[in-house]
Amino acid sequence: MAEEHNEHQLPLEELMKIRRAKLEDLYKQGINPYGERFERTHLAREIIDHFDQLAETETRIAGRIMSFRTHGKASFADLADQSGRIQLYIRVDQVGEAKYEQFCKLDIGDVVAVYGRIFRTRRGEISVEVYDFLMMAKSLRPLPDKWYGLKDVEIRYRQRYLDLIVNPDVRKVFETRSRIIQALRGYLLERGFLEVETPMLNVIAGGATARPFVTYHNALDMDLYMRIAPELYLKRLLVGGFERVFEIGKNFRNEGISTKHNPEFTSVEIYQAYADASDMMKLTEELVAYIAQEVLGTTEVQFGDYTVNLAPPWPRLPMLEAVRQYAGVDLAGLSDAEARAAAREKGLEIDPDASYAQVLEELFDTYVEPNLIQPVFITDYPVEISPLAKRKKDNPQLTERFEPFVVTWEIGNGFSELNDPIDQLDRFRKQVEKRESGDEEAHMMDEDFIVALEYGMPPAGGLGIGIDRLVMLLTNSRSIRDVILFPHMRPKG
RNA sequence: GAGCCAUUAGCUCAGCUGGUAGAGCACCGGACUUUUAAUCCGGGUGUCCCGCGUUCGAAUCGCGGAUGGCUCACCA
Repeated sequence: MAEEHNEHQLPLEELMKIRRAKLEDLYKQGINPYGERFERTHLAREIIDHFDQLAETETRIAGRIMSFRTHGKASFADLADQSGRIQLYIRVDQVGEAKYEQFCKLDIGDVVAVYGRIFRTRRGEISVEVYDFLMMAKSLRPLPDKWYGLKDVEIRYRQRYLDLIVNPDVRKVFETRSRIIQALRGYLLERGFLEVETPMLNVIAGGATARPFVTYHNALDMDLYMRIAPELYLKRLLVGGFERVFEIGKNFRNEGISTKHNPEFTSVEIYQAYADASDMMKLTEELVAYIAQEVLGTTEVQFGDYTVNLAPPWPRLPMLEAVRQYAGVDLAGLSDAEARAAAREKGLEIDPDASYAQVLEELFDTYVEPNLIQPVFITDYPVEISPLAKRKKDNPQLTERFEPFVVTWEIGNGFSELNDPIDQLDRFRKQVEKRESGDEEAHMMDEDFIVALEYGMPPAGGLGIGIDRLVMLLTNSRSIRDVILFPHMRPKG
């Protein structure tokens, strides 16, 4: 049975067996294949960038072997560290037969530390001639193809480390993501905003219209929700006297997965006391333009076939006006029934008891959204779908709310925060009614939040930005999975 | 949740109207002291995603399933 198994070995098993044999050899030679602390003097990039000063000097570098070109008594290899790649050169008459042979027995994927001399080859390639090297980690599995890289998206996401090793562009996206968040944080701190953290485990999942994940606390013997937004906690902080706060963090929504949706995603929410929606629009356009400038060096962004200019100011377009322009339907002053009729006339399928606001949303999604390429603020959302936003002074059916759109996506949401506890309570009650009639996404009653408002919350502007989508926009990424290191995947059956 | 498509060597991919599986890289052996997708000589290492069926015969056709991708629905 066992013998038969050996005869019909899988290629992968055979490749791994060879590497394990090399591992055993290293131990036999008294070499630890899994090394320790090593003090580097340079990264690959530094050597290449400062070759003029570094030529013929000694260096200590470390990284992963990415390829080999052996030539008998002298050989080449490429070494990759976090900064990039550099070529290694080794000669038997420099290091001796034993060391040379040990080098030639390295595998692609092995992590090594090198003592050597910086020089340029005859063909002009900046290289390090190896004087000595140490094993840092023996690699026991073969890496994906060095030329074609790794394309299987399932492996790319499930084993992101492989994707990062062999696909350099992927690394760049995540470096850019980090710089975007750094620029965002820097911009806000600079303007006196305080960075805070609020609970991810919520007794009530509030602050957004979404289905939450439910989890369970053993000691308390109760269900808890993963937060769907930090909004209601951040506004409690406004009550507490923090007048400018922001939080960067994960939200969790128990909804479908798509190229634009991951069950956990990162947002920034920003609150500024004594400001309103128009202040937050200014903040939005300036913040996004600043990030683009810092990270890309320009506010002109290429996304697919589009060139988008993020420089402020962005136009403001009321939702009703947008629907009039793009759908050719004027819903102003219509009743629910009239609105439904108008939408049906356009050929939309409309639920018989859809409200005016639902019809408006439907028309907007179908006819307006696909046209919003250049950045624009859609404003004046109906109160029915904006339960946390202040009403417009001249029209209580609408709110001082806006959503920034770019390349057809909604990248954020902001408004003048409702600070009237009585109106807020009323809005919660309406949401609870929806919930009880089966709308699992409707808001829950948050009495503690009402209590907080009853103490008095200063009027404030609030803003949320979906960071993943912002990163997609600024890295020309088509799928949210390309900007999240470990996107959600179904467990392997 | 629905529709369409995909799954073949470690990786990237061929494989015709059904005849029993191939290439490049990687890997193994050999040559080569400045190469760079090194080159040259030799070696194919496989549960063709899984199961059932049709058939003399299935990677190929049918049905069911798994996983993934895209589109739609919901949302940020």
